Amino acid sequence: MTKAERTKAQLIEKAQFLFWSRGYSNVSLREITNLAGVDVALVSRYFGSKLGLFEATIPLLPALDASQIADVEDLVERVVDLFASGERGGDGPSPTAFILMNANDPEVGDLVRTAYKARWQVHLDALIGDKRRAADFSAAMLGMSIAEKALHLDGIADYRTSAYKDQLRSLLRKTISG
Amino acid sequence: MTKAERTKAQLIEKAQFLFWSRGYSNVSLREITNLAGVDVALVSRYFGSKLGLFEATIPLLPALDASQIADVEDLVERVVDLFASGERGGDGPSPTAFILMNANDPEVGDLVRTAYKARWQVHLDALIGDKRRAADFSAAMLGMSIAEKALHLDGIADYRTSAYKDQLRSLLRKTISG
DNA sequence: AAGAAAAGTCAACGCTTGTTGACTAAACAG
DNA sequence: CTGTTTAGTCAACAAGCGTTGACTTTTCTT
Repeated sequence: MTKAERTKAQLIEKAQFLFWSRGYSNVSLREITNLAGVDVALVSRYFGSKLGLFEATIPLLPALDASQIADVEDLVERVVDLFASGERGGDGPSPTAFILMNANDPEVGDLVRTAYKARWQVHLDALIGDKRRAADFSAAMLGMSIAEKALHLDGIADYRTSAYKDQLRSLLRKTISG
Repeated sequence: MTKAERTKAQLIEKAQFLFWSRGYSNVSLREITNLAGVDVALVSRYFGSKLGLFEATIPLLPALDASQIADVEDLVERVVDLFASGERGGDGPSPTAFILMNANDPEVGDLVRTAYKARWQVHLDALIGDKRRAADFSAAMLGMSIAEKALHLDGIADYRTSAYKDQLRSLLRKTISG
């Protein structure tokens, strides 16, 4: 890995962290580059623009690996694990928080939606076998993530406790079974 | 109603529409005042600041009138009606979309959360009788609203069709009954 | 009609933003 | 060692932002 590649990687890493947790337009290039310890001008050089830097963070968005998921029960478990691992606190990669934080920015909205559909929704559609139920499943995921991240509700428990995992499982299953 | 009051009302109306549909930081004062047909300086005069204008839109946020709701079945119906009436398209007042669009802006996040808790969550807690289930209920509302508004999923149907109302009812009930 | 109060206008401010181009420093090749 | 490519620095830019204060116009009161 050359020096420039390492700098790019640093930039992407910090950009991902900030963009995904606070949103595209609420984060300035200077904040990212200061955190990464590099000069602002390098964004232009390596990524062309702020939007280019954002696009470079999209491949880090976790995808649903459909080949490893046999049925809807596996699917539910995979999502529960995702929530338990990194969802809380905003530090881990999270598809739902990513959507929430960036969908409002007109410049990036389409990028975000396209990425989510390709990485999640098409697989959900296939696994669940019904577009409407698959959409409900996404909605439930989104809602659970957002209720905590944006709303800070008292009742939202820690996703890592087994009691809450059960509740999450139950709710997700219900979106599928109708 | 004096002339100034009418101007204020115009300002609040346009500010509500833009803030609630695109978010606080994605809307400039000049865009609001142009739409309202008044001068930018009047925001300072009448509301002190941009944040003051935003605060003035909060009372328009619909509240859950607990006195008119006897049980959870009424609650579900009230929410379904809210979705059916104005949720789609972003034109109607919608507490959930309001949260989504503004929660990311640090300046307004607390304002939004406080307003939602006072106008919705406390009543949900009381009606449902369990903070965790009440939080799930909010999460489901939020998710449904956002899946359409932010994600533009194909499977999300029109909330005004009776088939989808049934689906919405069913999902909301399940967050309550566990 | 005259003066006062209210309402609205205008130009400018200080600041931050993304972006650019000319320049310097480092790494590498011959 | 020399020259060239690569990597990084620096200052400045044009544009947009929220905000301000001095000014003009309108409206109401006496």
